[in-house]
Amino acid sequence: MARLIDVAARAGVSKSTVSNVIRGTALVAEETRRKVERAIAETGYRPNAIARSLQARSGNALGVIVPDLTNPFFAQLVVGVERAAATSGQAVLTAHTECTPAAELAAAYAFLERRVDAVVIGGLSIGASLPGLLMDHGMPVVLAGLGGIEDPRPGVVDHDTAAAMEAVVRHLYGLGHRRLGFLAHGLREIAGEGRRLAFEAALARRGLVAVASEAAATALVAHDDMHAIAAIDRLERAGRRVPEDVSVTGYDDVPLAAHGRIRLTTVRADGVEMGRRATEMAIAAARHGRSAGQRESAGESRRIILPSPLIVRASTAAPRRDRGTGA
Amino acid sequence: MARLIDVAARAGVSKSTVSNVIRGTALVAEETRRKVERAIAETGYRPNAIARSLQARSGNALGVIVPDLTNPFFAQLVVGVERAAATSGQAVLTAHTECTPAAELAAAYAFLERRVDAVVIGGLSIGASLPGLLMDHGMPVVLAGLGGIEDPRPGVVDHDTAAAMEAVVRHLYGLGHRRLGFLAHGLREIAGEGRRLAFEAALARRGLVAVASEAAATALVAHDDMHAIAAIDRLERAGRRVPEDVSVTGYDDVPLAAHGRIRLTTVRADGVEMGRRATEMAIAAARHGRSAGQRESAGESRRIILPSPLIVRASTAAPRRDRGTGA
DNA sequence: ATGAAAGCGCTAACAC
DNA sequence: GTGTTAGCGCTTTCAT
Repeated sequence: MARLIDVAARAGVSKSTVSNVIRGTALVAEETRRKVERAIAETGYRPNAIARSLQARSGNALGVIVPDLTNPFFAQLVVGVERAAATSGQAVLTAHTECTPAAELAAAYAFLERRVDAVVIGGLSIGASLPGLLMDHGMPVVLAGLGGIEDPRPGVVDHDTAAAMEAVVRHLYGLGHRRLGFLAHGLREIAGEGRRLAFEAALARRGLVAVASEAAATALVAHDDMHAIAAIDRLERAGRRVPEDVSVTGYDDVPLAAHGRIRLTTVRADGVEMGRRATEMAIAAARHGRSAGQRESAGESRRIILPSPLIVRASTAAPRRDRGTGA
Repeated sequence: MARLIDVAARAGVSKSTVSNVIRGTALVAEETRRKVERAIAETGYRPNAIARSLQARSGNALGVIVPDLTNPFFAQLVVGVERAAATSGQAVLTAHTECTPAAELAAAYAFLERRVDAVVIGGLSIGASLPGLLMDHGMPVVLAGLGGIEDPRPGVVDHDTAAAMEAVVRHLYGLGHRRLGFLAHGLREIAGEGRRLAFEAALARRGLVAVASEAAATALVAHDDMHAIAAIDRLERAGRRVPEDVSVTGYDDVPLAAHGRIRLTTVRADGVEMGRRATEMAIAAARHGRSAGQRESAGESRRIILPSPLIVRASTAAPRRDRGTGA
């Protein structure tokens, strides 16, 4: 592919002049500009972003980490990230890790080596070292929807998980459920863990404790919509009707949750918005060359809490009298 | 972040020596190696992939273009691409274009400028100039699941769309349907267009023509599963039962299609496999520095046709006698 | 076995 | 207005 110097030679000018017309900085005589533009068109020249990045000491890209692209919530998150990134000309490198520490490590090193400007983390294995590793190298990090993390350095965009789970439990409790179970994420993901804790706290406030066996529960609170939807299928294949025999709730409000054949009661989470906000925060942090969590004097906030309303649909109902109301 | 030269200084050796231990090429004395490794650990040094790329004249990355990441089929395609890319240490740049020519162009230029080694295209607007643009710049391109394209240069991984649609129509026709309609993609996407053509050809073979109005049809063939699933919802909200009043078919066999409450009759497409095969082809093409479509003397094939079996579930049934059997 | 030096394609000072 | 030059952080001959 043609280089700057090839264009310069063809136009009969120097590299700097070509560079100047390309970037629109500095004044260039009208005639010279025209010659250069013709040379560019004739050679099909495209600036080499790698050389630019080397010089700029910035990869001009963002990294995103998600556990599973196939889950619509994470797909939406990535869409939000891409839109926001495109706005500032950043490319986005995606890594989906399936919450395996090995993949997380590999992603961290890849991002570090490619000198991305910041990384947005949408999901992590429980106890992951990734954010610390990244931040120790001076990489700005923002956590999107992960629930509480002890480290104060990363930026955070999240829900009030405690409030959301309280609303779910209140709804179910109000319906008469007393035997509630939690559907854990197969991926052992950190957000799911936070939701489980919040769920159990809400239960404890009512003197209840989570039932361990799916069979014994009259209501199942799933970590996210995809698991809730899968649970409905599993339960119904086993002969238990939802919501007549068991109530099921989700989390995320993926588009499908509203489908007439699913009608899932769930907590709404706007993945696209979350991705967008997280990305804006990440870009701002990169621009100021420091951890996303550190507050800017101008007053940008380091933690954004998005609303997470409970959406009641038809996957929850009062328990059957013969089993649901007992202690 | 520490540079090669910092590590060298700290270890008291030259840049070349550090470079040699990092890449494992060339012999290095045991003691020297140890000193260097300590210096690397102490500085937290990570090689700058940008500088490497500049020198290697390769971005060491692949581009993927999808119309909509939120559609599980494309998400799976990307997953397949990422897995295959990770295997050879390539990063992947994702662009989802929503089939808008502007976004497609932007993605093409971004990929060109970042010097990706090849691009995998999972979806395109009808009449898009993107593949040509890329290939004119010498960029290897492979088309995944797009249906027929005239240009012989790109590599292709696809189904036999004609056979798949013939199977769908045969199934519906066998059930007694005579008034079949096609559910077009809102995105005006090229693959959907190919499926529509194949559908109409299968109809024509039976002396039938597609019915234009959704209301008049006894069977609706959707461009993909997500549209089929949305159609089921729409139809049922309008008071028409599926499959009792209308049959609906999809394409892709996304995980949800098998759900007990959906049970969609559809054509199976393995997105992950498609992404994997396309990526292997793209990488091979990049390695040989030419269009993915050009056959390698060793006999790598330039077109891979994956199986696309019809999966019959419960969204299709015989039409009601009072409307379905008329001509 | 190790080091010196050139160069990848660009940008940014600065000189003219 | 335009050209020259010195890097950006690596890899890669080629000496030693």
